[in-house]
Amino acid sequence: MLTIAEENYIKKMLSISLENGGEGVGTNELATNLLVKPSTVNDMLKKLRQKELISYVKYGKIHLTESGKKIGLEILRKHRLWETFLYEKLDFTWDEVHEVAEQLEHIQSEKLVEKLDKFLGFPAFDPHGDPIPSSSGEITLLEKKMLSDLEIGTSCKMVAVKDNSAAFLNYVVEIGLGINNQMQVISRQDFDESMEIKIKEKTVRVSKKFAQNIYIV
Amino acid sequence: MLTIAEENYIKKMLSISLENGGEGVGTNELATNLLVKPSTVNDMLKKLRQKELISYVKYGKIHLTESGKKIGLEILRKHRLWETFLYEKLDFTWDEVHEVAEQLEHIQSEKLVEKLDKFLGFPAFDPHGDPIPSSSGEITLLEKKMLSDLEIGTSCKMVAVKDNSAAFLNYVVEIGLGINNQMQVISRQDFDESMEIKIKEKTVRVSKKFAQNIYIV
DNA sequence: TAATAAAGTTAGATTAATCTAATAAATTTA
DNA sequence: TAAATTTATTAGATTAATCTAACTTTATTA
Repeated sequence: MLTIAEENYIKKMLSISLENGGEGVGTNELATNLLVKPSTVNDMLKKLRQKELISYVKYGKIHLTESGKKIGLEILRKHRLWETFLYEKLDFTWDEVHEVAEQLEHIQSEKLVEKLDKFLGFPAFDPHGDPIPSSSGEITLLEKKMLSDLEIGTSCKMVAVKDNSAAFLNYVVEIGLGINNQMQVISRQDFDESMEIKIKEKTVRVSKKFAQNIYIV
Repeated sequence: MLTIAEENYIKKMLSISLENGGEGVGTNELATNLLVKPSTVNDMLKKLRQKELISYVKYGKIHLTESGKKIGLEILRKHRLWETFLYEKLDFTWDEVHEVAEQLEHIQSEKLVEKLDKFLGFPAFDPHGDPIPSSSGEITLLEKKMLSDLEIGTSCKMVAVKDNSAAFLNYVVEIGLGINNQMQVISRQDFDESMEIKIKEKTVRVSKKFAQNIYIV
């Protein structure tokens, strides 16, 4: 059985590798993401390699092994199921679910996860639009098109957000956007790559940074 | 904020003092209950006294302070609400809920507790018949009459169990007993104080030890 | 009440997770 | 390609929670 710290390292490595397409993770990168020092990461990496959850050579990139990936997906599954529970059943808002799910994802009980999944009606996506891995560790990797990449005039549907921070999510809500909302790209400024988008007859201007955190289809 | 270990010590002290009527707790007693060594308890006691959650003098009995008691009741509240959730909503059995609730009780989120309480319809008792403390820390102390103390011929209703272990709870179910079941004391043997009880027209013999773990009214 | 037993405390060690500071390797860039 | 920068590693400390072994105090009992 893994400690909570170990689980958090595995989970972070998985989410980084889901982002970067499996090209391996770096010590400093992990340290920045986990808000610890590189030396701390280094110690932990030795332990995780010992347990055969990751593989790497000195000064090289880190990769999850098959069993490491499996464990990571289990944690991700729990995280997203709990987020769904908090949102659907307990009326948490979009921006509140992440923080609590960060704790709940470490509860150890296979039965709990399966019963929760059933209770929620076997959801495929969490409140942020992210796919929930199956109990066997399968995950639907959605094609990640970002709002920022879209041509002027194109219509699209928001399917997920990249950033899960309350600050970003509240901003999304304030602008009038939500999962599955339709929108249309009206214009883009060359100067700062900000763009105007039309949501339900209302036109708003968003920054490049904003648009890079909205996944669309 | 307390660590999980600190919370577990506080919780155990509370449950012991709810049992013994507030006469104070001993180092060895705590050690036995928490499955650690007395020296470990000793270290922790110093830390908890430092934080003004308990009070005691060297070689003396330990008492929870007001704030210690408040924290203990919050943990107990969370434990019992989660047990109720697992039993009522996720169809866990009687004997399965305790272990998982031991983990869930440490999740830190006031909002979660209050929303869970509401979701469950503000239950007053958990699946074992134990009262759930209110958000302000009030708890209905039920008069604890044990089945073992009952006169021959008396009828009663089972309201709670003392032991929450799966071993005991499964035994209770096997015998045909459950919360709110009526029963009647038929006879008692002087030799070993075992007794015969009638539950729904079926008469069964139970040991003294068994009868001491059934609370009735 | 003196001896014995039980309960509680202290000292010194260990493991996990973290840090700072120093050093080494790899990569970038001038 | 040599210097500078970034990235990774190591060594040595710290804190929390635990242990064993030795010791002290309190309680029991013969």
